[in-house]
Amino acid sequence: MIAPPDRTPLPRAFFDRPVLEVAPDLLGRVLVRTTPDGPIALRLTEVEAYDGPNDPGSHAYRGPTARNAVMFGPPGHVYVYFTYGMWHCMNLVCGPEGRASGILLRAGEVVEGAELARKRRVSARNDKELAKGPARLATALEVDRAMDGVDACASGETPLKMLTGTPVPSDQVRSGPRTGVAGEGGDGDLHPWRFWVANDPTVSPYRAHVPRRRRS
DNA sequence: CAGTCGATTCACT
DNA sequence: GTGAATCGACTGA
Repeated sequence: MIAPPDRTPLPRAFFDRPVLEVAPDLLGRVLVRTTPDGPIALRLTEVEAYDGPNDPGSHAYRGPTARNAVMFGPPGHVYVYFTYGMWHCMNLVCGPEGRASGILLRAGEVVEGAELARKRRVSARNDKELAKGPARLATALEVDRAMDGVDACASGETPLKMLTGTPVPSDQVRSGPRTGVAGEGGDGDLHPWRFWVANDPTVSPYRAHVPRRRRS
């Protein structure tokens, strides 16, 4: 008999720590997206850390802009960006405030509201693929730029909330280079920024960064 | 102000 | 395994 996931909201202090400390601790936690049609809950299985202005791979590397402003704000808020002309990806901002670090939510297991997620993820061949990949995850949860800046630690009825869930024991946590990030995985790469749950079928496959060929 | 390319996914071969 | 889709943020002139 396995204990049910803890529905207690994560306090803001959880996110007000160094991003490399928060990221592995996020695995097994539950993100609840409350839509007009009902809730969708996701157990996080794969995340990636981005450490603000000190991290060339981060959107915050070159300082604040209109797009990344939320990253420079208080921890526990959601940063959503639009990419490749058609997808959204979501992050959780980590502290301390002003550090502009964040954690990209790359994959998870839908544990509630799968029927709602399937409506958005028509091309998913099975439920393991509903949130297998950062853009798929955002699509499954109906997250777009309208959700940018939402506080995932606020009390009351909110569109996004982080719950305690069931943290993954550290011996089940794996780490490695980030996926699809320029300059990642090379010689000078010292940090394992990406964390996932060992042997979890919802974790997305690793892909090295590929510079896109110029259009003719 | 034009050029470049992205923290990706999907359809095909 | 390869290439297309698609648009807006950012860069540098």
